[in-house]
Amino acid sequence: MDVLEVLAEPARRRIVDALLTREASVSDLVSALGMSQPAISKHLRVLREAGVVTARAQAQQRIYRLEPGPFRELDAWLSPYRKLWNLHLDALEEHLRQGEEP
Amino acid sequence: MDVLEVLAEPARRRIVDALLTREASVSDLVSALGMSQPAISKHLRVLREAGVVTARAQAQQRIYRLEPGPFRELDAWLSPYRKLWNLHLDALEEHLRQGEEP
DNA sequence: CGGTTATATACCTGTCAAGGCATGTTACGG
DNA sequence: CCGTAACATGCCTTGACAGGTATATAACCG
Repeated sequence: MDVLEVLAEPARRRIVDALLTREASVSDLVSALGMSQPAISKHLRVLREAGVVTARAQAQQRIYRLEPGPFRELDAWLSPYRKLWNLHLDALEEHLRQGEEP
Repeated sequence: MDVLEVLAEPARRRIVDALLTREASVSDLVSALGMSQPAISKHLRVLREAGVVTARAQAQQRIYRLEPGPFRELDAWLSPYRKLWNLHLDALEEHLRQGEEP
């Protein structure tokens, strides 16, 4: 899953977090995150190519917004692992104690 | 969130995926993933320090098992973003109901 | 004990990506 | 047009990290 690698980067998670409440221009994010503008733009490019964000032009500004798709993908990837915290508490320990898995 | 960075690595995701169905020893994973044993051990170390897996000793073997905690964390981190695909559907619905095209 | 199996660690190397600076690009404003 | 504002891109350096080989450690077997 590519989304995981994209969101692994801390700066990118801060951007995504900032975009959660409202969409923002590049300079908004620059002043919000205290990073250089090229750095922000590069991260936005990565996020854009992964489909995490989309941009629309408004005057000379580019307004970036979150897209739900990749987060749904991540949710879907996580899905099989949810059985872990159902299984874990009661069943697994007894299961191991009886040892019935060849 | 540290878990994201740990699970961003493809080889580590393959390990985690292999451990989803059943626990496994190091050599099991070596033959399953076709990587060198030291490489597997290093990934397991990273996963262990992140709390994604735990190991128990059985003879000379170390049996590795998934732990639910980090996956719950990931699920919790993802939670605020779930509103995205609710908002998306709401906006779409209203947009369809108004049926406007400039 | 000595040898063997199973895993961990040390060390080295190549790769890749993040971040800074400088510069290109594009759309407005006068 | 020309200058400027808002972003994007190119180039460069540096640091982290993955993977391999060689070696240490630990438990088991004879």
